[in-house]
Amino acid sequence: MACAATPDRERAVKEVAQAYERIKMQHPLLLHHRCSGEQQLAHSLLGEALRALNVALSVMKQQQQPAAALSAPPLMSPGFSDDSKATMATITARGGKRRGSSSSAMEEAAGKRSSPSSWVSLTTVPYEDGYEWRKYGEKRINGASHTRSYFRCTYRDDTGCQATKHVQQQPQGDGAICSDPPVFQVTYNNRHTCCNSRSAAMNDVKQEVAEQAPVVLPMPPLVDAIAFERTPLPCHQEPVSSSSFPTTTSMQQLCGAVLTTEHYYCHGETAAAPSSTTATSPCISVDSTYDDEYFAGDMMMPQMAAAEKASSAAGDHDVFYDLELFLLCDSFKDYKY
DNA sequence: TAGATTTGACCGTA
DNA sequence: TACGGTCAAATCTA
Repeated sequence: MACAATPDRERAVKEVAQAYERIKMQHPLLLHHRCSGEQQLAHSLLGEALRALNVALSVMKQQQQPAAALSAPPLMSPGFSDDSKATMATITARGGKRRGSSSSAMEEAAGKRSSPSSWVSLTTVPYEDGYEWRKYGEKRINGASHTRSYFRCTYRDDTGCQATKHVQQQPQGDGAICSDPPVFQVTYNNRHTCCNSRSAAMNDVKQEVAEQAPVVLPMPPLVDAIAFERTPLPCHQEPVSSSSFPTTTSMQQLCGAVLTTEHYYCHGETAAAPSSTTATSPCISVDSTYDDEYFAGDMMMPQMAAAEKASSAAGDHDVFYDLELFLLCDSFKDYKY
């Protein structure tokens, strides 16, 4: 994929890369020490990372991406196996739904912006995305070895939320190891308008990122280097798939863990609404988040603070580690290296 | 008993 | 007409 290098894009990439490098250099400190000074340093570093990501993603968002980029095959780090590449890939998709016409018509009638109404994600944790879903159907799909499950927002009847998703387990490749977690393709349709998830804000952010065109970041080895340095990892409150990570872990496993860990954050405590949105509801307004600050530090930090509070109440849950993982993994996994 | 899940039937689209 | 998506009655479960 040829990516036109505009000054804004270069600046964005540089911002992300610098913060990323600094976190990487300091992460042993973040992981293994807990004195107050170091916590302050961790706060500072993470705050800087958030600010950089805010700038970078805001710039990326503002840039109109050529449609061709969306259909281009993902470019991955040579450090990943084919399976890992496939597992890590989160791709966006536009249209292509038979019944999409009705939902598209509803979106247009509602005056929504021209963002895609469906997008696809590959994950090992298809049921842990922070939203509450009700299963309404299951179908055997031609050519698929597993059935496809259909979900809609639990609050559809209450709020009219039109969000749906279907989950399709991917066939295991020939080289798959028995212990490899199954990979699911999750196809989301329509944005949540219910605001009933306490992690709706974070998911909106992830959703926005997923809807961005692929961006080429300049440091292919970093992500998998960090992923593999991180073993063994500290225990987590949330039953991700086990209480500790496997000795040899993949980026996708980390990403899956982060998703679930974030779930713990947001449900452990109600995060305050960012100042840029309504102050009376924990719901982050989709439109204000989208129109104002794209990935705002002041949106993340209240959740971080809430998570820290939850952590001290629940035990030695490592907030910094989890947030750092979120930054390094979840915020980057949607990009093409 | 209410809410969630299952499952066969139905419907719209290509 | 085949296929995928949704409906809704039956069933399950906490």
